[in-house]
Order: sequence, then C-alpha cells, then structure tokens
Amino acid sequence: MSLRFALLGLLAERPSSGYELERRFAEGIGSFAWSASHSQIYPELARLVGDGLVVVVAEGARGRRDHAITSAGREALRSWLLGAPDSTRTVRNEFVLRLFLLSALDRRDAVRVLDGTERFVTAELATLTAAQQEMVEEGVPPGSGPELAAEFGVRSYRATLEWVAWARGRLEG
Amino acid sequence: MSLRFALLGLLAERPSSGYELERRFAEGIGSFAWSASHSQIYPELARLVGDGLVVVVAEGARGRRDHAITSAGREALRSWLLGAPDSTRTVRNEFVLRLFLLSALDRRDAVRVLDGTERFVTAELATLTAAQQEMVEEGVPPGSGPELAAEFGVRSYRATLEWVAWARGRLEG
DNA sequence: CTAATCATGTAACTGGTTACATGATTGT
DNA sequence: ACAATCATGTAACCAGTTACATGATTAG
Repeated sequence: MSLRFALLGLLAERPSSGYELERRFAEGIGSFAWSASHSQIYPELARLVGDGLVVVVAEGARGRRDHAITSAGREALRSWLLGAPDSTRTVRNEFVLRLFLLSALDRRDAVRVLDGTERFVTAELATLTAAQQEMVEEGVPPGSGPELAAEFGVRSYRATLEWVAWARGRLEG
Repeated sequence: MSLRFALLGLLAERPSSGYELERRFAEGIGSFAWSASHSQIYPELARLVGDGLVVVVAEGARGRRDHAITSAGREALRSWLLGAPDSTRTVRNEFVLRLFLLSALDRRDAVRVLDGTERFVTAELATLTAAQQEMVEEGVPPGSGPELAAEFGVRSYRATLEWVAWARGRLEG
C-alpha cells in the first residue's frame, strides 16, 4: 500500500506524469524513504484513476499524461497519514545492514568498511547541502516536501557520520 | 541477496536455530536495517547449507536445529561487506515516508502527525536506552553487533526528534 | 540526421508477507 | 491437564525488479 500513498503524496504537491514521478522518487525521497520504477508506477497510477483518487488532467507530447490528485485522493491520503503510525513499520536498508554486520569482520576490515562509509556519506552530505542551498535561492516555500526531506537527510547523514566516528573508537579500543 | 548476508552476519556472531534468528531480527536490526519472518528464513537456511556456507551443528528438542557459519560462509560475508557499498542502495521505510508526505496536509493535521511521531520515537528511544543500559550491566563486549546497532538506533532516533522539532517550527512559521 | 531523452507499456522472475498447518516441550 | 511457547514447514498471494519493447520529440 505504501507505493499508492507515496504517489498520492507526490501528486498532492503538484500534478505529474508517470515519467516525472519516477524522477521525483529518485530525488531525496528515494534515498531515505521509498522508491519505485516506472514498471510499477504506471499500473498503480491506472488503478488510482480507476478508484477515483487520481485523474488525468492533461495530455501532452509523446503520449504524456499528467495526473492530478482528486479530493477523494486527498482524503484517502489524509486518513493514511493520520492513522496507525505504528503498524507494519518494516524497514529495509541494505546500507545500514552492512553497518550492523561489521562485528563479523576483524578490526582491520571493519575499519576499512567504516572508512568507505565515511567517504560515501560525506560526499552525499555535500550534494544534499548544495541542493538545499539551491532551494533557498529558488525560494522554495517553507514546509514543502523537498525541504522537509532534504533537512531529514542532512540530519540523518550527520548522525551516521557521528556514529561512524564512535564505532571506530569502539572497534579500535 | 541481503537476507542471505543478514543471516550469515547473525550466525557469524553465534550459532542459532531458525526460530531464534527470527527473534534476533526483531531486536534492533529489524527496526533499522532488515527483518524476515520464519517462512523466509527456513528455506534460505536450507539453501545456505546446500551452498556450504552454513552447517547444522546441533539438533535439540522439538526438532530444533542450530546452524553455524562455515569458513566459506565467513569468506562470502566478508567479500560482500567489503565490496560495492554504493550499488543497489534502495531504501524502504514507511515511517520516514509518512514524514516526507506531511506537506500534503494542512498545518493542523501535519502538526498532529508530528506530535504522534514525537511520542512514538520518544518511547522507542527510552526502550532502546534501557536495553543499552542492560547490555552494559551484562558486560556485552565493545564492538559487538547489538551494541553497534543500539547506538545507531539511539543516534537515529535523536536525529529524528530534532528534525521533528525543526519541522514543527517550519510548518508553523 | 542522429543521438539523447522523454514517455509509456508488458512479461518473467525474484523477494517478501500472510495464512494455513502440525506437533513437541515446558511451566503451572 | 492445559496454556504458552518453542520449533518447523508449505502454499497462495502480493510487491518489486529486471528485461524486453516501442515510438515521439527535441537539441545539436
């Protein structure tokens, strides 16, 4: 069900084509919360239209069809967001999994993985803060989806970097 | 493939039965990195035995079979942990997804969700710090899997709480 | 004119969840 | 004796990925 509400949420911000939704997943939200490929997006959009939660609002070049959320769609999204935040909170994060399995390695190898993690996360953090800077310059409104997502990402990455430093001390000591 | 290496990682720490592995997934690692149910664990364990990465080391009451990692298994795990940390880093986290879609709600509803999140994360954080305290008392060795996982969790939760406070200001302002 | 990108769709397969099913052991 | 928990397994279903497939438009 998550994909369905992720699509509704993105369309609540602004209408998009399936193609565009795939790219929007890739930016920010995809690195921290959810992602989807076009082969999943198109059938789900069709189902949402069938359920009256989404409508086609424009047809453009190359068969492009822009979809918009309906008021029924907004209502469905709202009750999902306000309801049961505790249920089915399964998490899948291969990156974090690797960190959790570090203790299976000897000290030298474990520190090597931590070094790689640090380099990677530092680079991601730089990209994200640059994107944030760009948003400020473009006048993205406070409280918008991308703004919330970027700030969450920055804070998560910083916490990860601090954990890496802590873990290094823990493994070496 | 992640499940396979998650199992190898858990078995690298100590031998376990399938039943026990399911519970070990639920503790810590399941909330932040990966989880699995027994219907997935048993077939995968059988495949790991078939591939020589795991062996049955003991048979106990009620058909219990303890599995241990082999040296081939350790080698497979090691090369996975040291290899390509960047590839296929798809993330699925419904909890975070909800936070990213907040901007679809009006201010009142969004703040309500943030309040619920804060309560939930605060409670989880308390449980986790209690578990950490217990580990210290039980003399869990530094750098062990559960220790690394718990500290990662604490830091992630704290970062989330700080983000919630920030987001509230952003939405209300 | 031609390469890159935009844009959509389906099919086969893999991974993961839920439901069904059974039985042994332990603690009270 | 009974309930709780330990312990394993399979089948049906749903979600997600990869591969296959096609064609229009735009920029250089």
